[in-house]
Amino acid sequence: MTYQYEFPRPALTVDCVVFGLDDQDLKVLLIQRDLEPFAGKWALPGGFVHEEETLEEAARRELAEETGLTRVFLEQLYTFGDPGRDPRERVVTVAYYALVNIRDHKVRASTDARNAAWFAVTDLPSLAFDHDYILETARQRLRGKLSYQPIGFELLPQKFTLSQLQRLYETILEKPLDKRNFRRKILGTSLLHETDEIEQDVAHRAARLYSFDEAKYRRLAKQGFLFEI
Amino acid sequence: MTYQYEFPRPALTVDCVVFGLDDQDLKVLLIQRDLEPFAGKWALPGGFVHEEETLEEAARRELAEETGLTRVFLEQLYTFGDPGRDPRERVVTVAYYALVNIRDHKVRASTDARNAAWFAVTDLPSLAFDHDYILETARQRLRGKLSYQPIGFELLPQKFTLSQLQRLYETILEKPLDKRNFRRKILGTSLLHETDEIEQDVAHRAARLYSFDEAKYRRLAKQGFLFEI
DNA sequence: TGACAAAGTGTAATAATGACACTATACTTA
DNA sequence: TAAGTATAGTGTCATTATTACACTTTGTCA
Repeated sequence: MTYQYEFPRPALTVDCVVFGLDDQDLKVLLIQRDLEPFAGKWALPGGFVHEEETLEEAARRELAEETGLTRVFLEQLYTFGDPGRDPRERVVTVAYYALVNIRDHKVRASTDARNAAWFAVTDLPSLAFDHDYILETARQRLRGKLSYQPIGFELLPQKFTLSQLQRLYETILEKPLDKRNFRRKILGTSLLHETDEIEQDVAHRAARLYSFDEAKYRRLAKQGFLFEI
Repeated sequence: MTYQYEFPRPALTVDCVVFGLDDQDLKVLLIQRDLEPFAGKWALPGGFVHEEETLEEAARRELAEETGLTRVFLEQLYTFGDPGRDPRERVVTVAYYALVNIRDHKVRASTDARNAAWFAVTDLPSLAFDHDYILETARQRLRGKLSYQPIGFELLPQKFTLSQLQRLYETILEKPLDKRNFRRKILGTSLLHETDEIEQDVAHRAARLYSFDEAKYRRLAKQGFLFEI
């Protein structure tokens, strides 16, 4: 069976830039292509949009199929559609970016037997299609967004230390921050809840653990407040 | 001749939210549909993406064809693709928003004989498809963007008074601003060039005209500075 | 028990913001 | 031609936010 149209139609795909954080680096999840074009090259997870799903549903489905990730923070990034970005035919892709906590979200060997692996954003292979460009766009968006919306928490475990949070900001913004000023600012938002737990198994004084008060954030966000670091 | 594909493909369109400013209001340019569905209803200008053009080129072409506008500030907004947003079949649309100066850019009667008209955003008719929602998304983006990027100048004539600029900010941000604080802030960016001209034909003291120093803005933007009102 | 590694804490100088009201200028009209 | 009117243009002070900066505390490990 085939589908016929009066005018040519570009194919429509979604691609996901999945950011994760380990102790050192901001990382991105890539999959290795097994088919031409670009067979063997690393690429963003993604695929065709099905007939009866929203664009976001398509992104979540592809992410689950190719990497096993579910229930992640996901937001539309930008739509890339230059003719020629795919050598076979015209393909327009709606790119999303996702933030996940690497520890909680184990990436399983992909269902369709493709390799999936985390790469530090500072040490990326060259990617298939225009995925380098999409990835760079996502990094910029993340940097911009982090400065005025508390999205970074998605990258950390549910309970985290202030030092971890500061490292996250420093990693994404690519600049060092003053410890005391950072703490004053971030605690000043009163979006953090101080738990009565401390870090375990560290070879030095253990830090207090905090959690992000998402309910409070949503309440404040509704009233149109501004968060800024 | 028809085009055949193995899987169904959504149609791909672009739509433009064109903002303009007159003395009183923020306005949006709409066109009246002459075909079903929604014949007679007002809608955003837009149309199908052709085979050999980029998405932005498609948006500019449609804008020119339907409204006569060319050389406007144009930026991608968001991609809307829920199944069912078009009652006929699946249509995914990449929305753009444009900023134009109403006086300089005369909207001509559209080539395909459809009505085109400016509507105050505070007094809009109900629109075809999900265009109300797209328009609301564009308003939010404009509000957000205006606060930290000097895009407002696109809406004014090349030379303008500080009061006009302040009215623009007040209109878009939907809140009054203090005259002296506004002037201090905006002049403090040193992105305005004080011309040696003044307003003409006003029934009161004439204000000095300023122009936006775009070259300087681009220089600063490259160095990653932040503009904020 | 001493060395270590990171946690945790305060202050003072400077800069940015917000609130606030009058004078100057140019045209209009009586 | 003087009074009226409509908008332009201007400065200060109190408050708040930001920046720069260094030592003590706590727990682990050798």
